Amino acid sequence: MASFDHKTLDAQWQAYWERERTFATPTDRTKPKYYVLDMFPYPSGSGLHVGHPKGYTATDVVARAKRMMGSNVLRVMGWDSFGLPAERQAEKDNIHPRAITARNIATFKQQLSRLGLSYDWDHELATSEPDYYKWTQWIFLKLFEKGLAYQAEVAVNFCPALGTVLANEEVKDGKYIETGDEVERRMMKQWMLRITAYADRLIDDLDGLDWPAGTLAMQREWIGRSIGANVDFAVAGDDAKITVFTTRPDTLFGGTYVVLAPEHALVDAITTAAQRAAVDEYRAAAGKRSERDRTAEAADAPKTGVFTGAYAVNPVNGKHIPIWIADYVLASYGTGAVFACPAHDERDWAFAKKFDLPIVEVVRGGDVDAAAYVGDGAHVNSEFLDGLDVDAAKDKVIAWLTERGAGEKSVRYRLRDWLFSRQRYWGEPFPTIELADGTVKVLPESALPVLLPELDAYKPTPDGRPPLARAGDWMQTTDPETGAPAIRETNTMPQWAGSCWYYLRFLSPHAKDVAWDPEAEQYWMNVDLYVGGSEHATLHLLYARFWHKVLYDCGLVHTKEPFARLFHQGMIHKPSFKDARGKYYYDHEVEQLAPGRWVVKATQDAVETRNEKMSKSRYNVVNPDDMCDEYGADALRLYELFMGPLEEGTEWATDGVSGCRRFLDRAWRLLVGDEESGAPGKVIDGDGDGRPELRDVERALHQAIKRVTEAVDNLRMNTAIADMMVFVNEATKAGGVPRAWFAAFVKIMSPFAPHLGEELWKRLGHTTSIAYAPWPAYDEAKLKRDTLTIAVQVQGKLRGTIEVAADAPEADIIAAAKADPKVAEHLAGKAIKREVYVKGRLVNLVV
RNA sequence: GGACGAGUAGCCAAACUGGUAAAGGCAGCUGACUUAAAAUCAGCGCUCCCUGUGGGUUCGAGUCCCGCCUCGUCCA
Repeated sequence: MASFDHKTLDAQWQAYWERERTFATPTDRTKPKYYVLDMFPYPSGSGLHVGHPKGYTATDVVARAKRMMGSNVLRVMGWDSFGLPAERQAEKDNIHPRAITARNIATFKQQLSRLGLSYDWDHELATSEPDYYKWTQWIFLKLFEKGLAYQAEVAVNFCPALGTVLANEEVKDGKYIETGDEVERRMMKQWMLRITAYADRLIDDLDGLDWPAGTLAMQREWIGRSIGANVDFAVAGDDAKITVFTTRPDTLFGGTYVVLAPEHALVDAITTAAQRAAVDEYRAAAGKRSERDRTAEAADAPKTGVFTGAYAVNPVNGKHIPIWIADYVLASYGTGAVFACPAHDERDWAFAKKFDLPIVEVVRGGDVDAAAYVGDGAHVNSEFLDGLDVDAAKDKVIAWLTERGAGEKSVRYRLRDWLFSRQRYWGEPFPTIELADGTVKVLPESALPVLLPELDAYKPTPDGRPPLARAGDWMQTTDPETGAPAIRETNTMPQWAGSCWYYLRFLSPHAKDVAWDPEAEQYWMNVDLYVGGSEHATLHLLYARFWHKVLYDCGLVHTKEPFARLFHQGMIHKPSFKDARGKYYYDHEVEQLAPGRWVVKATQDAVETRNEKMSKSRYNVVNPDDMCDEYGADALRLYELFMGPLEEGTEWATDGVSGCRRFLDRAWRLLVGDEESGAPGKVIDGDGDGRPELRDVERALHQAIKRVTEAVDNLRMNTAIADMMVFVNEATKAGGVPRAWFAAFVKIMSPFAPHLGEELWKRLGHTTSIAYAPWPAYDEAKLKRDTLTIAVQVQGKLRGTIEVAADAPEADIIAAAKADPKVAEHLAGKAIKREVYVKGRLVNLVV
């Protein structure tokens, strides 16, 4: 056969790796370690599509190459297996979520195993296993002990359709981001985690991380630290004082009015009789608008507000300025009150223009009559701040206020505490009980795990309590310390909980008495390379970092940050076909009539085509199983990485897989030849010395080794694969390939195409796996050419090229350039003003 | 509305700190082999004053700067 039989090879080598335990996690501690981690998946019911393995393949190439380079590699996979979809499915089919989850995991694992990924499956874990969630509960005890877990009656986002509470981050435009179900505000008693206590460290420790710049920025923005000051304004003719929070205390001299949130506690007390009616009317209207609507307004959106009739005293200059209420100021942010400096704040400027309030410039640099100036500049009209820039003026005015007891430095965050309860069944039960007197206490470690009870249904109770309230016997318990009757918590933890620390459990997933083995933690942490989608840029990564820091404070981990390097793989897109009613069709159900005109074959109804993220609901998925059947795992792996840069989204093209398959076939034929016709391969004995016709092959080999070696670090896999293709093309054209060169090529190819790699390695006469064969080195000298082609430009335009010896001196090259007939033509009759020579590349003659 | 990124051949893409634009793959074309086709092998670049568009800096710009258009992601 002119090509290899991928079905046999894939199965045979996968069986070999399993039998030989090739990828067992090393236990020696003598070699450098490398912990490469994929974001583990939620095992959904729809199985994998070709978008999932993109990141997994990239990390597998890194893992396999690092082993060959002499590192101990930790490479593991598991399941984020608690979650709502399984619970819903369970409700619908009346099957236990555990059974649904087990079935989904089996499908995922089966699909993944066909790709030949070098996971140590002995380290597999699932967050929904009692062995695992026992320790999730244990970490909750730590959080509680540190005062970081508390219960509070809070306004929560309640989703009636799901019967549960959602985190702020899961709600957008009043709807659950996953399903679009309506969400409403309700007061409920909930577990909260005090992530805000770690806000500063969560920002400051980002500095040392090798993460995508965009993700770092999003984390900073999410935490939203603003440094400013609280400033006290006395109310004229009253004992009351208004404390405002501002990030621009330096502009206090430009403050021309004060604005309170309509809900501010002082509004009633200070409103004058004359303004009472207008204020009351405005407050009633504001109460109906959502916080989102109130803050989302751009600077040019219409501003509303009402004067209270009262005046505040500006602490820096004693001036009396009017007090307004306006709904763009929120009671829940800062102090619910701001002072307005319209000259240097866009919202204040728009408000002042509308209500004809004075605008006083205090920072030079713009035209404050035309627009607010928010940039830096020298202060004016500001007495003791005059001449200072913004930063210096802030420091000085804060010191001045502090001295007089009129204000102090203050830091605010956008980040809120983490709402940590869900009214669901398929999640971790809280290890807490409530006693008859209402006190809540955590259970001792010896009482863990608190197992999920068996239920006959997974819906909330008819009176709206969480599903766990159906388990009456389970709920009724006793305090293990006193024997007093107690009631268990019926909320469960959110899905984020399990993924907050799985990278630690992976170190020693079978440990019985500890969450992880400290010795293993000392050796393997932190994660050297973490790869996953950018959709987790804020939530998962922020929550995991928070827990990690708490564990660090408990002395349980030795690194401040869990993930040293982070990389986001791009999404894979594919055209989808949707008719006017919004129904999707498979690509085999539609046909193209003309460019851009698609119809359903059966009905001839027009469909709209769009490149969309691959998903089962859009009917545009490609199943990796089909690719493995038709082209083999190696061709699929190669194509996943060859498509384009790893971080970019690209369009799937199954034809591209066949191109990668052709490359593998050509590599195969170099050694094996055509078994059917008996045509021999090209691999020859000897080292290639004295064969000048093989220099191109040798150079291509060293180039490929170099690029693949670099790709392991910078993850630029697509160009490395192109260079391996160049080597195979050169070798195919040449008279032969020395055996040692071909062996080196097989080594660098094997992380990408491990099944073929093992097979060719064996056929080269080796009896052990290529997985630990030493990585080949490249020789810079072998990359060089004997002669160089130099471009010759006249006035920056290409006029000819010359061939020169690689070691020719500059003067000779320039002389040769001038002598080139086409160049001479353009030089005729002109004086050369300047000669530019770029070493080894070009000559530019300026006339 | 703001921030960031991108726009290169029919398609996906490459080009190090500015230095011969288009490596590699797909599709296409020619030839060899074949009764024929597929596969394979050998070869071909359709763009051609040219990297979305208009300017600028420079001996030299896909790359740097400014404006505009389009698309994407995130934030509001």
